[in-house]
Amino acid sequence: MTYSIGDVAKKLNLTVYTLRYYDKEGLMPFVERTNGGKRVFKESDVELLNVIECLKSSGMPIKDIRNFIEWLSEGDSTLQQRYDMFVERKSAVEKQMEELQKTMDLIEHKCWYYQTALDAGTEDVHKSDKIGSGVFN
Amino acid sequence: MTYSIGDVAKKLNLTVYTLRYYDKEGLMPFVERTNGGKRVFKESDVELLNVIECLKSSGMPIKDIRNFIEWLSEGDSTLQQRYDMFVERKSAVEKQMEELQKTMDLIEHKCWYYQTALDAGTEDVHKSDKIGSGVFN
DNA sequence: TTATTCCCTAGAGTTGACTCAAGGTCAAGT
DNA sequence: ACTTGACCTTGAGTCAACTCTAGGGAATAA
Repeated sequence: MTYSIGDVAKKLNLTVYTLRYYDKEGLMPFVERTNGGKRVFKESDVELLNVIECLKSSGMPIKDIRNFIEWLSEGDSTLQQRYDMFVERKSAVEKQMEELQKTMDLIEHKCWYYQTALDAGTEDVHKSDKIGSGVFN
Repeated sequence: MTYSIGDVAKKLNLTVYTLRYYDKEGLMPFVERTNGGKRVFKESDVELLNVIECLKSSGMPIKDIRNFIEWLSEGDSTLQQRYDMFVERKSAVEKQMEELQKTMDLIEHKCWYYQTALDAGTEDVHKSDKIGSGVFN
């Protein structure tokens, strides 16, 4: 089973523009073409695009993702680099998770803050907090 | 206690350029000035900048953050909007957490994949996986 | 056979969020 | 007095990651 660029765009929720851009940036050296020059995506190409999306979500810029793609072409001699890269990505994502949890903590506090203000009809119910410990702001 | 723009930049790990940019974009209407025109940040300004950073981390664009800042100036009449905004942010962050967990799952799988490949000295140990269920790829 | 709907390339334009350069003010130290 | 360093404004520049336009090709449905 193969896919057109439009099929893949739908599957991965990207635009065809984005996919062509990725190709231009060297992220899709394994995608073959028809006689007429149309891209033909194999299952393995879609899987690799999934990994690319994963690396992007981990905060990796496209330039760095291209290095990884190049390592793939170089075979077993780059196994160590690729391993190291994923280990490094893992700790980057762990850090992001911590940050996101802090963000969540503050947002949940604000939900409570505005819920109680709405109940009271005015934000003034929190006025005294500003003199207090600061914990409840 | 008050702070100069440089103090605040250090405190929040931003550049003074960024802070001036935020000001230009309308995120800092409450910051006062000296006779000479220098910005003077109060504790409450720093706290608001913390909330701004939190909203940014939640994926909110600066334009939308400005709306929130405007609501602050409008007092109790915008309590509902502000509450709704934080509730919406909360679900946005929940979604991000889920996405990040999926990213982590794939990255951890890749760590395992490359660890075993390194142990074997070749990626070929995973060759059969491609014919299998796909679970171990 | 003609219209529609994909697909293609090269290259220009857009967006968001900074980031900096130029030219100037002001207060503190020497 | 003068130099240093931190501050100011306006406006231009940068960067990543798209996003689109123009101009064209091929296949397929009416």
